[in-house]
Amino acid sequence: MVQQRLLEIAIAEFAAKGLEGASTRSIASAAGTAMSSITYHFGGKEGLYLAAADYIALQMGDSLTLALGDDRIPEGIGAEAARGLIHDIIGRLIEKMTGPKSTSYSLFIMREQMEPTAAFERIYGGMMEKMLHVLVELVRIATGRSDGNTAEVTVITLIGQVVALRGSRATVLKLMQRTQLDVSATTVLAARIAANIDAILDRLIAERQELS
Amino acid sequence: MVQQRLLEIAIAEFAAKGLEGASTRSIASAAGTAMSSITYHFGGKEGLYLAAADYIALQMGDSLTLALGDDRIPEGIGAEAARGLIHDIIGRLIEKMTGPKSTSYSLFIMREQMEPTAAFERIYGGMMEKMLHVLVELVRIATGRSDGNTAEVTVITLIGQVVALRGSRATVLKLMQRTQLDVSATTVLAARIAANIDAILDRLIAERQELS
DNA sequence: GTCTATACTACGATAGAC
DNA sequence: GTCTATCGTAGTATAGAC
Repeated sequence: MVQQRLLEIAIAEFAAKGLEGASTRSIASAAGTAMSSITYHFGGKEGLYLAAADYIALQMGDSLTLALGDDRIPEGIGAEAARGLIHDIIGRLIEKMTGPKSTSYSLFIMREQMEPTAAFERIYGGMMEKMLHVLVELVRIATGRSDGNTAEVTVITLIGQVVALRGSRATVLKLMQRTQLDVSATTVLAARIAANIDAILDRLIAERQELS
Repeated sequence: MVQQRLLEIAIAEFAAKGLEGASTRSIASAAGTAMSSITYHFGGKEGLYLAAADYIALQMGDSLTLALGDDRIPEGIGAEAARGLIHDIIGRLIEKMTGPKSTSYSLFIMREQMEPTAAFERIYGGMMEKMLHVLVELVRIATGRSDGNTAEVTVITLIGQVVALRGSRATVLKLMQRTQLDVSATTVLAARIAANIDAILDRLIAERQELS
């Protein structure tokens, strides 16, 4: 399938060099076809970029929502169970962000985060939105905090720790004195983040009890 | 000063569109000069990019190391004082990352983090390295943890929360239901991050006592 | 030092052959 | 459907006028 090949190579190119930096010619040549194929199949560079975003949303969404089985939070779930689900989802996110397979996906999304285009809405609406709101609700259940936007802010700091693994990759490697994030390094980081999550949630609960 | 004007406009352009996306013609024209001035003063686009990196390292370094007065950690500092310094430095980092003035600087650095070029070494060596190692040492002092690379990993998760404010800006805005990060939103986020820092450091201390 | 003019390359889009 | 050929545009670099 030419379209499939074009899409996958395009994602890698867009992730590495950005929309402007990537060239349709080199993408097409890497896919073993002519540049005009992109025009034919996707309508042009812009269309290819948007199709890449949809493809990413699909791939990432599939594996992330697996944590819930369904996309819905189980009825009447307890604080402990909610905390467990938070760990599940964040754990999967870490795998996604550090896994070699989805390097391009993560970079593509990070670029869109920094300078959102129409592609961001597709990725956000297709996948992130669900995951984030599930996390917010789980934090509410796990901590009993519904004041202001405490839960939202907490989720931001939780995923921030994960996103940094990719977004500040160069600094992470320097600090860990590695040239790449191998399994052992990832394990250590994941364990620390998990411990941080518990520490943060516990603190939120303690704050709540002080408030009342 | 033509060079100064060129540099500042170049940083904004590079930050917004990346190295490939920015154009020397538009940078020069925005600076009210001819494109060949860039060749004359900086040797070309690449040289301008590296000069921009040096400029950023200088500007950011100046204000960040202010937290310490000197670049050195005071002799015989206690755990509580170390924790206070951690809060100081992270607080300044938040100001830097969210402040409107340094938007371009942050974006420029984030791009280099994702896809490091020669410019990254200049920024990292000139400013970040010192700050990060100071933070690692402060975490060691504040928690009494010198096992493995616990301190390094912790610092990664701490700054990750801050970096996300810029690196995942689009998602942060969606979750906070804002169109921009105003002072009130930043205040809430900064307070949460500060609380998280205490929670994480306390957890590290508790773990240490379990270990012994 | 700064600008104009020009050379050269690479890009994306498109038309047309097959 | 896929490729070749070509067009117009925009990029960087460079030489030379002032």
